[in-house]
Amino acid sequence: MDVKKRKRLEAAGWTVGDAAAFLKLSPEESALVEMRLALSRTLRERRQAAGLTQTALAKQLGSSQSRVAKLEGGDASVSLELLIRALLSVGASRKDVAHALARRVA
Amino acid sequence: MDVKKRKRLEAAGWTVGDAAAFLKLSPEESALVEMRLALSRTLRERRQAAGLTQTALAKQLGSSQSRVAKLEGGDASVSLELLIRALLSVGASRKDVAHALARRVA
DNA sequence: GCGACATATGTCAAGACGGACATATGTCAC
DNA sequence: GTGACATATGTCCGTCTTGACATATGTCGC
Repeated sequence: MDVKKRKRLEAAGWTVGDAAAFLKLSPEESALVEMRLALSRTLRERRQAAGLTQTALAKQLGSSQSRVAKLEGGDASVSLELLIRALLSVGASRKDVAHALARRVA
Repeated sequence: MDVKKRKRLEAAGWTVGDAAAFLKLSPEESALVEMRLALSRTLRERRQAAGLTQTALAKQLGSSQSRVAKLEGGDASVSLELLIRALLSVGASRKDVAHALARRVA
């Protein structure tokens, strides 16, 4: 978005910014949200690259299709822990997980 | 340990190897354990470098001294999630966390 | 010895997270 | 349209994680 348009919107009473700014998240909270997002995107990509359905991955993981959908969808009810387990179960190494974690998402 | 000694021990009925091998952990389980260990060590180092006591860090984190001790001690009752939150609260960035996660621990 | 402080360990009630299931939506080929 | 398949969303209930607290151990200086 260019500066001019933003100014116009702000003048009209809109707030412009990303989700973190909008929700007034602390830096730590933002980092957590970004990590979740980065991991869930990586998970979806790796799963698809492996030619697996959510159901198939769920089975490997010992979980259910619905939970995998939530993992990939960034649902608030899933922990970093499960995201990481899922990545490992699609063949990611510790290093791969680290990379995914730091991956740019904005 | 040199090979000769290992052979001797194994001949005597001992099993030689690291914790993962001993407990027969799957690669994914090992990776998780290593991540926990790597993060907890990094947490302790960063906390001490920051000149914080466990009690002080607990306060920042909104937790308790005993839980911080467990975090740093690699207690099985703590999640990766909390470990990461703790690291963020001692000033680590997303990238720092990623580094810590991949850090060698063996 | 004895306080003062930092850290470790154990327990527990309350809340968060998990798998399972039902159901909804979407997209194909036929 | 309909059947088959992949994914999304919502709820339930048992289990795991949590903060709080008590208590133990360790280490200083005095």
